[in-house]
Amino acid sequence: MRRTSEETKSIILAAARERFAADGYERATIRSIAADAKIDPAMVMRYFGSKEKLFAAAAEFDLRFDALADVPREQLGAAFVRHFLRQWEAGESLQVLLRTGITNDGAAERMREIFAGQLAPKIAQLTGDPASAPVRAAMVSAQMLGIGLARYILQFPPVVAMSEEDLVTWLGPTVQRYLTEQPA
Amino acid sequence: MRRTSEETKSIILAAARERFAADGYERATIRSIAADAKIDPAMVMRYFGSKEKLFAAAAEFDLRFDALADVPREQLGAAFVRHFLRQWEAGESLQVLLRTGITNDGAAERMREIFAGQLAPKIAQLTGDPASAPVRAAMVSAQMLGIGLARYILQFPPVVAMSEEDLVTWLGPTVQRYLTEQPA
DNA sequence: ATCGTTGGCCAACACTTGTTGACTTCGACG
DNA sequence: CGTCGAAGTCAACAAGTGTTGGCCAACGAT
Repeated sequence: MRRTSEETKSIILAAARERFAADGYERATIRSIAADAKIDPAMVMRYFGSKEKLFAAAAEFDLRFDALADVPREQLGAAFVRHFLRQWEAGESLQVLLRTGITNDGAAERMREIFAGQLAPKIAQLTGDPASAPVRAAMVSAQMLGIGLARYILQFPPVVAMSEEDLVTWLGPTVQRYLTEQPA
Repeated sequence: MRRTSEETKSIILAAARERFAADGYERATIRSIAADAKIDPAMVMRYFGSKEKLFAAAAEFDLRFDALADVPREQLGAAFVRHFLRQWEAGESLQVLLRTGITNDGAAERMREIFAGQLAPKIAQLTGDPASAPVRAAMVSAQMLGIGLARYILQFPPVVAMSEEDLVTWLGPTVQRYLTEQPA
């Protein structure tokens, strides 16, 4: 049971992400995270300093929009929806952010950074209209967060039952419109 | 400082709603609620039995769709958006539900009841298509919860800055489509 | 073999939480 | 008046929280 500090650090981080995603910030206790990682709670403090800092490390996140490089303009909506759905399912990171962002101010701030700082520039670049990009980014965020909320957190039965393709069919045109059309 | 029990009960309930809306379930402590209501924490227990029961009482909620009686079919989207926005702003109830529904299973269940039990039947009635109503209700819920999240909880600056009319312009067509159009 | 470094564990701290029971005060009714 | 029930207060509880410091035990270098 001797490991390098980097190893245990990443074990703790994995356990933390899971707990934060499942329980939210307050209910995910250092003790429960440590128990999951089969490690003493004091280790968590040693390696991360405080619960707040552990959380900050666990909530690191990149939306990875580089994957959306050369999509034809009229298919952007569907592509965005698919991309987001996969991000939701890939790791717990988005769920961590949503579960905690609701009660933890730090997480809410992080969320704003991500969606304003990563999504808006990407939209500006893809559409060539920097002026309206922040609003478009916010609308797309709201729609995709709403779906994530309904599907992964609140688990509305009809949304849970839908396939990825169903969701793309329903949401694609909406996102397409938020991205490219000009509302009054 | 002598009151009837009904009076104090409703004072407590008001304070509880505010705290739950602002802090979520775990961070809203009985002691802080009691302090806001300027009464002893023991009173809260006397009148509501437990924190869980106090919360159940505070999360009572009715979406009041009866207000949407005679709207022409092609204006339903805009009407729904306006209605939801006003519900968000009218009382803290929706914010209580959203803030707590993310960490508290009871609140999540309540949320499912409300959106499946109140919204879906209304849509079935308005559109005359009971078969697709649950899915349509879920899509509308996801969109409106997403906007509530972005505007009132996470406070995305562009969403906060928009007026009610701006939001209706952006969201109206989306909701209209979720309500009445037939996706592949 | 010894030493210093490093990963790991234990026990305790100060504090906060929900919850309880006994006690005091008030007001109405006989 | 006195009394009885209801409204309000107080202090304490058991459990759980983040956090700390000291102590062990394993390893690598000397």
